[in-house]
This record gives sequence, structure tokens and C-alpha cells, in this order.
Amino acid sequence: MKTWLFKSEPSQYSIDDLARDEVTAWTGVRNYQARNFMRDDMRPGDRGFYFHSSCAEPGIVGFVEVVKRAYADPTQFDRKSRYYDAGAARAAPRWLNVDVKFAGKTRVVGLAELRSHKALKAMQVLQRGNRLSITPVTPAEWACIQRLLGNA
DNA sequence: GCCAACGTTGGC
DNA sequence: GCCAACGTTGGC
Repeated sequence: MKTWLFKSEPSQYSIDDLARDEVTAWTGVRNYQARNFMRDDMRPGDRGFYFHSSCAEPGIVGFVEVVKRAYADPTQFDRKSRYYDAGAARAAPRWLNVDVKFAGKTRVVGLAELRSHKALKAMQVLQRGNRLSITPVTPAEWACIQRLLGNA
């Protein structure tokens, strides 16, 4: 079981949207590194933090669980989608997505709080210039944040 | 709205 | 294959 952080803009798709839908296809990833994480390393049963970005209170707001391995992202073939990719062929899909399931809300653990813990100093989402929408979370980072949330 | 950081594109 | 230009992200 690996652990991850999934970033999403709440104005696009928030933790409450996921709580309502229960399961969602994590489509729209158009970054090769993030795609490779899903394709090569993510498996059903993996856990993740749900992180709100580009909003008033950026931070961790909940948990998700990966429930389906990466498969071809249908939005790359949809001309009407903002994620349409003219360079993607059905026979050789360029973009993939996993399915994730809602696994609970947390209080907002904001960036300042995350940065205040030495154990999280190297956490990818906290690095300057970080733009990856999916990042791996180390076991130590995962445990530290669980403690912050009173879950350990 | 600003600006730093980064990925991608395309001319050469 | 280099690298400048450009577009996007995202915290503040």
C-alpha cells in the first residue's frame, strides 16, 4: 500500500463533491510525471490525502482510496472537453486516470501548519514551485499527518 | 492581481 | 538537441 496526495481546485471538484459522488474518475491529468505515478505505482488499496489548492484555505481536507487501476482517460478523446488532446490516439492513449473513492473528511490542515512540522519539511507539495497534481507521500509524512489529525 | 517556478513548444 | 518564448499553476 502506497500513500499519495491528490490536489484539486475546490471550484472545479471539491472534497464535498467527492463525498456526494462516493467514487470519481480522476480524469484531466495532463502532466507526464503525474500520469506515470498513476500508471506505474498506483494500485487499488492505496490511500491518499485530498488537498484543496488555488483557494482561500489551501490544505489537506480529507482522505481518498484508489479503487481502480489506471486506464485510458476518456476526456482526451472528447472534443468538447477542456482536456481534449488532438494528439492522443485511441489505439495509443496518451493520458490515464485511476478511480478514487471518498474515505472521509478532515479538518483543514493548512500549508502553514504543515510547514511547521520538521517531519514534513521535504514533503513535495510544500516545495516551492511545486505544480504536480499527484505526489507520493512517504510513510513518515503520512504518519506525521495522521498524528496531527489525532488518528494515531 | 502579482510573480516565481515550471513544463511544453517550436525555430534553428 | 539547444534554448528562448510562452502558457499555466498556485501561493500570497
